[in-house]
Amino acid sequence: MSLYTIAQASEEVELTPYTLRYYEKEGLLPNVIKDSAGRRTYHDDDLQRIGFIKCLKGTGMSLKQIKEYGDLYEQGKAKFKERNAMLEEHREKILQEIKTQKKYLKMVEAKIQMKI
Amino acid sequence: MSLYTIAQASEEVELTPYTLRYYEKEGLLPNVIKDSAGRRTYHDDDLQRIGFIKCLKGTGMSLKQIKEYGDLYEQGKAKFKERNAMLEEHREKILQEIKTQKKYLKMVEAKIQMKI
DNA sequence: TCTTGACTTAGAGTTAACTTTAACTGTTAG
DNA sequence: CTAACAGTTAAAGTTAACTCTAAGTCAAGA
Repeated sequence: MSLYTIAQASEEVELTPYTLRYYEKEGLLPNVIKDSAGRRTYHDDDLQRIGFIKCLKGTGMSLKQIKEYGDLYEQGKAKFKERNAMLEEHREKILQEIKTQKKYLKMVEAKIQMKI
Repeated sequence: MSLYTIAQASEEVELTPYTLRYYEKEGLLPNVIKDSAGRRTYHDDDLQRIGFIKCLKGTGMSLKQIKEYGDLYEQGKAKFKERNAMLEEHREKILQEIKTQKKYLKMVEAKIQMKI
């Protein structure tokens, strides 16, 4: 399949229809096409884009920054450098965050072992 | 040193005085002692507690849940089992989160490599 | 003594990210 | 034909976690 109603897309990407409309309103999903009755029809590339949005968001990027990234993406090759710089910076953030999580994991494990 | 004003404690734990007062109001810091002039004096064990709050919060536990944990902690040995069960469950959550972060890291790295 | 500065409180305001409501429209099954 | 249903919009409401304001207190230095 390659066309989805908002309900189907919602199921597929595990976000509510409310959230999908909200993301669109915020400019994170600029290319959602509507059918003759004005209903959104999500395509595979929309779902992929949403998947990447979830990735960025899940690693702590704000919707505002994700929009900035998406806006650069819209501008194609011209903004490739800027866009990739954002991703590389974000990559560092994720690496740092994984380190922090591991440190916190050790703290929790130590507390569990304390047995008091 | 083992006594801190709110400004010093704030510096030490990297949270604003506002946040420290807020945490206290929410019941996360039940034992903060005040001096004769009514000013908070933070002790080393307060700072340690704040450090663990930061750990739990930094790994995605809500302040509400952190308070629940703290309340069990206040009740000492009697609630040890319950308290440790919370931590073990949280430990699983952290492990899962680290996995997810690693997956997302790979996605970002793949996007960087795409060069388009 | 006066003023400065760091604290106090209760309560209001902010921000991000949804989430819901109300009123409406178009499609489909009976 | 009509009722139910799945969608639409703009705008209001919610939640968590702060963050700030206003009005006041207290101690220390000039």
